[in-house]
Amino acid sequence: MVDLKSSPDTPPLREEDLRQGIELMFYAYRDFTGEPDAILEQYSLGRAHHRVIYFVGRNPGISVTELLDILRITKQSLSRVLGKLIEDEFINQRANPADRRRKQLTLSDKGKALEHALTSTQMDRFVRAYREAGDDAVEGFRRVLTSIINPEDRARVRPATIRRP
Amino acid sequence: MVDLKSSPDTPPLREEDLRQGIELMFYAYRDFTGEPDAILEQYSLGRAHHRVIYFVGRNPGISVTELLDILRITKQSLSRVLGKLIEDEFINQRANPADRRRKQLTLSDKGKALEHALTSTQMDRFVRAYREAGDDAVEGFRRVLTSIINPEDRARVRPATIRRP
DNA sequence: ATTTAAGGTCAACCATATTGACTTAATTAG
DNA sequence: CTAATTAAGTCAATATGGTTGACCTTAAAT
Repeated sequence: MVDLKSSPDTPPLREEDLRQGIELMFYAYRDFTGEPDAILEQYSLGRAHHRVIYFVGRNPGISVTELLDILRITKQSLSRVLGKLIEDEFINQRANPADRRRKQLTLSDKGKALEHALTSTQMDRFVRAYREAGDDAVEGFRRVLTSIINPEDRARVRPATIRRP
Repeated sequence: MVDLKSSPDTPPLREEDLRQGIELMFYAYRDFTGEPDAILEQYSLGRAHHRVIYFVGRNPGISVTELLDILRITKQSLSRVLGKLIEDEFINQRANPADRRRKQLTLSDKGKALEHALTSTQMDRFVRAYREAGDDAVEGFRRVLTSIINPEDRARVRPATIRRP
């Protein structure tokens, strides 16, 4: 259970504060994905394709298994999405020379261009938000959101530069 | 375009920082919805039902149109989800006496219990995260995430108590 | 009395996910 | 060398949650 009680000295964690967190997550995630979704529609792609394009762009040469581990979906589900991206030549695959069972996935130039178009809208949103909120707020945002992530997955998020060492 | 340049005095907004924001959103949202999803499965409900239960609980007496405006889905899509929740008696409806076309949606006791079970897991996650990150971080988290939301929707998120007046 | 608004419903469709069973090819362990 | 394991792919069936479009009823507003 959550502590809903007040106390005069320590500011309590009230239900209202916690619900605000929940609602911020809902609305922010909805708007955060809205612009990319609109772009994707023009290519007959969906949000699932965006996630694949993003993480392949972020981790060039990633294998299918590693991608599955990030996305937490089934192989069959990834297969349809990845298959279309390869067919449409957004993504290239080549065998890993060290282990030819593994396929190394990379973005083609076309894929890089789409990745940039999609990610730009989200980066622009963060640029505006970080400017509005200020540097200290950015550090707080990172700390809270990192703690929201399950501990075993926190290391997946690359640490940002310490802004004021 | 995003400013990727460095400068010696003002810490620049680097691409890496912005991508970290994007990835924090992805992983945090995924884990944030994971526990409720597991509970919902026991009731043969999905995430869509959770959203309806949450916002009806948060806004007792809300109308269908208002709910559609929050969720940004079609009436037909809401209808299936809401219909099941009414049939399973998680949600009650009664006509608004002032305008009998409008239905006022409220949670039944059963609905309140499920809402609590679902929301508790998310509130617990925020309690832990807020404790780990500290009060100042919480304020920063709120500021950044509020700025991520489209301006016209920011007022939907109830303002939290100022913690240190 | 007509128009508008809130709500509901039917049908078809699509995207994204699931489980389960099975195959192929390549590497690793015995 | 053989057997087991791993990476990847495939086929099939199913579920969820979304979409568009057409149409209807009831109640309120003009």
